[in-house]
Amino acid sequence: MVGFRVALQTTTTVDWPLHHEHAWDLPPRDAAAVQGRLAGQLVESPLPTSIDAVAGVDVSVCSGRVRAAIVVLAPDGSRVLDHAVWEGDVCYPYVPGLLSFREIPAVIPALERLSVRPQVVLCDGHGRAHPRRFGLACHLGLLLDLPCFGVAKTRLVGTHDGPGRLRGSRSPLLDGDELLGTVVRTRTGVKPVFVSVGHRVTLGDAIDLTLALAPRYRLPEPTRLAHHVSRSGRLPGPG
DNA sequence: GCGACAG
DNA sequence: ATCTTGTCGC
Repeated sequence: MVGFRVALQTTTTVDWPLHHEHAWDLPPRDAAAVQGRLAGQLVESPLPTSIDAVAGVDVSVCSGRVRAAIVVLAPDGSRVLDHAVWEGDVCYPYVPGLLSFREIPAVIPALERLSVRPQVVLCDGHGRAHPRRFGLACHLGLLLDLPCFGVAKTRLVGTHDGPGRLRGSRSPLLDGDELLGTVVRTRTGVKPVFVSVGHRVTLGDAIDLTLALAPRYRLPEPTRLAHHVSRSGRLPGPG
């Protein structure tokens, strides 16, 4: 009887120690100052060689309510390993450049409902491709001290040429000489996505993983599924 | 003053 | 993001 219990997955939730603390209800001026201070702590390094779970994060808003969704997949995107949702009141307005202050307070409680711990997190938004080089993916990655990067659907800052029409084509996202990220075509003939580093990952690894996780759709599976869950409340498909 | 502006 | 109908193409 004991041996049977031990063989099962006994973990019901994942513990998420936060690696820094600061107020979230800050006026825009102060929030921007926090971003500028934390940006100096970001680390750019290769992804771990052993990855068995990747997570996608997304947040949707409806009638003053915010719903955060996390979907955890196998590293090749083949299987859904876990998912979680958290809903609450909207407590911060949308301000370009301050998206993390609106979304992270909802993402954290959703993450705490997971029973599988991901080694990498994909965000629906930018990382370093941000006015102060501290987008949502940077903030979440640093807070969790976990590899994290952004895959955004539209540009926030920077300039770029149009990448080739074929899937896999890419073009640098620049601010003068500074490389902010890469515009990546995940589907032939379809509008590209904007990949940028968040924390503890290299741009090359982020691009490779993005393409590996987006074999069929424009958005990588983790983010695409998280988006579906945040809007509908459940995973797509039969069931 | 005017245009831009992740989700 | 959200508000909304039909439509073109694989």
